[in-house]
Amino acid sequence: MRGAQGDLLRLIAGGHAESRAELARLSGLAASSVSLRVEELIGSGLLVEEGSVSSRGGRRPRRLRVSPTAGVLAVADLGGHHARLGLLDLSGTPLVVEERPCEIALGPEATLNWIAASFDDLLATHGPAGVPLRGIAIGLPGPVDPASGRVVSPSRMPGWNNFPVAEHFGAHYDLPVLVENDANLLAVGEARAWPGCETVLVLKAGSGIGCGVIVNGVLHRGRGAAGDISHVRVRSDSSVTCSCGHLDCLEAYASGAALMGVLAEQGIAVGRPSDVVALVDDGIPEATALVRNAGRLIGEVLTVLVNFINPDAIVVGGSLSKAEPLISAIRAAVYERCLPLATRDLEIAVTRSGPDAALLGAGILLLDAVLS
Amino acid sequence: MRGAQGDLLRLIAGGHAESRAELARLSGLAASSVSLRVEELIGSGLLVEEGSVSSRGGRRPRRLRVSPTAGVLAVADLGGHHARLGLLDLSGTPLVVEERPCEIALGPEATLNWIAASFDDLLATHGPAGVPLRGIAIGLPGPVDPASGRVVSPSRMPGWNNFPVAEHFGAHYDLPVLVENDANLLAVGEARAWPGCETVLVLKAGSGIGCGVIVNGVLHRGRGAAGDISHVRVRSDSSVTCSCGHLDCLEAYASGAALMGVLAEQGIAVGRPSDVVALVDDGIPEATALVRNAGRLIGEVLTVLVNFINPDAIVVGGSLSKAEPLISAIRAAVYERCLPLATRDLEIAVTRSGPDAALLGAGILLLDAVLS
DNA sequence: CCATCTTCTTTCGAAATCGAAGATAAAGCG
DNA sequence: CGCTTTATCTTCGATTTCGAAAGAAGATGG
Repeated sequence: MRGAQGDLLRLIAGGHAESRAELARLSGLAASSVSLRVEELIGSGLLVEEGSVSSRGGRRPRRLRVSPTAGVLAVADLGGHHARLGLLDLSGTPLVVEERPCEIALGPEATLNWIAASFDDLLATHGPAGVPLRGIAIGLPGPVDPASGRVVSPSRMPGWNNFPVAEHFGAHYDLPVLVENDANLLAVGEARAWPGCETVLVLKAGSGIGCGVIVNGVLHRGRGAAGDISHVRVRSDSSVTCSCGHLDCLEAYASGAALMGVLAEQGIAVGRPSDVVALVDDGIPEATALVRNAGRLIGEVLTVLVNFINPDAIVVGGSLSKAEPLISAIRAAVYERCLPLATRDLEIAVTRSGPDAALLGAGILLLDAVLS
Repeated sequence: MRGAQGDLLRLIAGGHAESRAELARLSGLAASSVSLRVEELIGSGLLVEEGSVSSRGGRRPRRLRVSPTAGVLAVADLGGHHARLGLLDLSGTPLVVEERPCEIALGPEATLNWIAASFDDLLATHGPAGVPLRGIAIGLPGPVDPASGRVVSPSRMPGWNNFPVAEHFGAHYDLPVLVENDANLLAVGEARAWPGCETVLVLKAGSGIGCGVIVNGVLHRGRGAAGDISHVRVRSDSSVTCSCGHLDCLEAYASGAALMGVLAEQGIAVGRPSDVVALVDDGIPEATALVRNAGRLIGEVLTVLVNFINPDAIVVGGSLSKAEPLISAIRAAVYERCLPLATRDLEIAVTRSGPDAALLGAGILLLDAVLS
C-alpha cells in the first residue's frame, strides 16, 4: 500500500476516523488532498462510502468504511491447551471466531500445521467468496523475538525454543506473517477499548501471568520480553522455588497454576484457572483467601511499575480476572502504596473487550503489516 | 520556527546530522528540498557552513552548524544546597557553566528570583554581545507536572508544593520556559551519550534517588512522576519508616542521605554524599558495606524494571555513582535475577557525560520548545 | 597522473500538496 | 419557511516537494 494512502486506510480501519474531514484532521493533510486519496481508495475497491454519520449542526459527514471485500486476516491466539482462531475483515471486525482444543506441547511443527489447516478450513466455510487472504497473525504464550519471529526460551512451550514460527508460515503462504506474545496482543486489543489512555498496562492473569505494555499508544516490545513480570521476586515468609530456578517468583505464588497447586494440596482438585474463579464465586474460603493473596502480591509488584511508568490505566484480563477479590486486592495494594501523583487518575479495571481482545489486537498489528 | 525548517535545525542542533546529505537521510526529505531549506536557514542567520567533515570515499560533506550568534539558552539544575547554572548556544554547547551555593529550602520566590538574577549576571559577563536569549530551562529535585510547569508534592522542597514555576519565570521573560525534574534532564543529557540505545534507564544516586526513563528515544514523563523508584518497598529484615510515611522505601535504605544517617549513628560524621564515596575509596569497611548493600537494594528494584521495560542500558549518575561497589552490586543483582532475554545485551554502566549532563539535557529539551 | 569509484550537492521539470474560496448539506431558530 | 450558523466536501491556481540526472570534489588504485 503506497504510503499516504496506507496512512488514511489505517485511520479508517483502526476506527480513528470515519469521514474525510476527520481524516484531514488526524492525518495532517489538507482536506483537498484527503479527498483525492479517498477517491483513489474507493476506486481501487479498498474503501466504500456507506451512509452518513450524524451531524452536530452542519453538513453530515459521509461515512467511510473499509470494504468488506478488500480482504480477510487470519488470526490465532494459542493457549496451553486450546486455541482461538478467527477471520477478520480489514477493519478488524471478526467474521468468525472459534475456540478449538490444541495441545501446544505437541511441538511447533504439529501445532503450526494444524493451525494452517484450521485457517484453510475457516476460509473454506466462512471466508467470503473472492475475498483474498491478506495476512496471518499468531499469538503465543511465550517470549517472541519481534525481529526474527522466533520463540525465545519459553517456559511452558516444550520443543518451541528458537523455532522460526514466522518463517515456517511464510513457506505456506506468501503473505505478511506476524508472530507475537499473547499478552502483547491482548494489550493492543484492550487498549483500543480505552480511548484517552495513552499508557496502559494490561495484565493477563490465567494459568500464567503475562503483561503487555502500551506506552504512548504503541506496544512496547523491548527485546521481546518487555512486560514480563512473572519472575519478579515477591516478599513472602515461606520460600518457593519457581520453574525458572529462582526463589519466590510472582508466578510461583499468584499464577492460576500456582493457585491450583495449593488447592490440590488442600484436597480441592481443580482442572483450570476458571474453576478457581468458580470456587471463589461459591464462597469457598480457601479459594477466596488464596486469590486475595495472589491479588496482593500482584498489586505489590504493580506498585513499582505504577510509580515507574505512571500508566493511565491498568487493565486485568485472563480467566482469573473474573474473580472479584483479585481485582480489589490489586487495587488496595496499588492505591495504598503508590505516589499520589501516579494514582490520581489511575484506573484499575477488568477487561472491557471480552474474550476476543487478543484476536482484535492481532488484527490491529497485522493491519499495520499489511498496509505498509 | 516554521515546521520543516525547525526539524532540520533540530537535527543539526541535536548533533544527529552535520551535512545536507545526512539531513536528507534523517529527515526523509529529498536532498533537493533539504538544500533549499538549508539555504534559507543560512540566509536567516541560524545556520552556518563551517569547514567540512572528513569523507569516506567521496566528496567531502560541508559541515553545517548552528550559528553561535543565533541565540543563547539559560539553563539551571537545582540541588538541595547548590545550583548549576549555564549558558548554552543553540547547538547545546556550553558557553559557561557555574556552580553556586543555593538553598532550595528558602522557598520558590527567593530561589527563582535568585536564579533570574544569576542568569542576568551570566548573560552580562559571558553572553556574547547582540546574541538574544531564546529560552530558559530549570531542573528541580522533585516531581513536576509537565502540563502546568508546577512542582507537585515534592518531598525535599519545603514551600514549593504547587508553585507555578514556569508561570513565575514567564512574568520575567517573554520566552519559552521549561521546568522539569532533575533526573529527567539528566536522563535526556545522558541518553545523548549512548547512541544506539533506544530505551535507557538513568539513575541519579545522590542524596536522594531519582530515575529518568527514555523509551524509544524519548523522555517518558507519565504524569510527571514517571521514573520515581525512591518509594518502592524493599525486602529487608528490619523496618524503617520513610519520610513519605510508608515502611521500607528504597530511599530510606539506599539514598545518600540514608547512608549518611547510618554512618552518623556509627559515629562517622559526613556532610555530603560524595564524602561517603571518599570513605569507600579510603577502604573504610562500614562505608563499603553500606554502599554495597545500597547497590543490592537498588539492583533488586531494577530487576523488576529490567524485566518490565527491557532497556538497552542502565546508566548510573549522581555523586554516589563514583563508588565502585555500588555499581558492581547493582550489576550482580540485575544479572543474577533477570530474564536472559532482557540482560543479553544490557549495559549497566556509570555516566559517560560528566557533571553537566543535566544542563545538556535541559538544552536538548529546551531547543525543542524554542524551535517549534 | 589519470581513469574510476564514491559521496555530496545542485539543477530542473514533473508530481504531489496546500490553502483559500466556493459549493453542498444539514441543524437551529424566529 | 427562509435565514443564519455550522460543518463537510470540492475546485483550482500557487507552492512545495520530489526524483532523476548532472555537476563537484575527493578517494582509490593502477
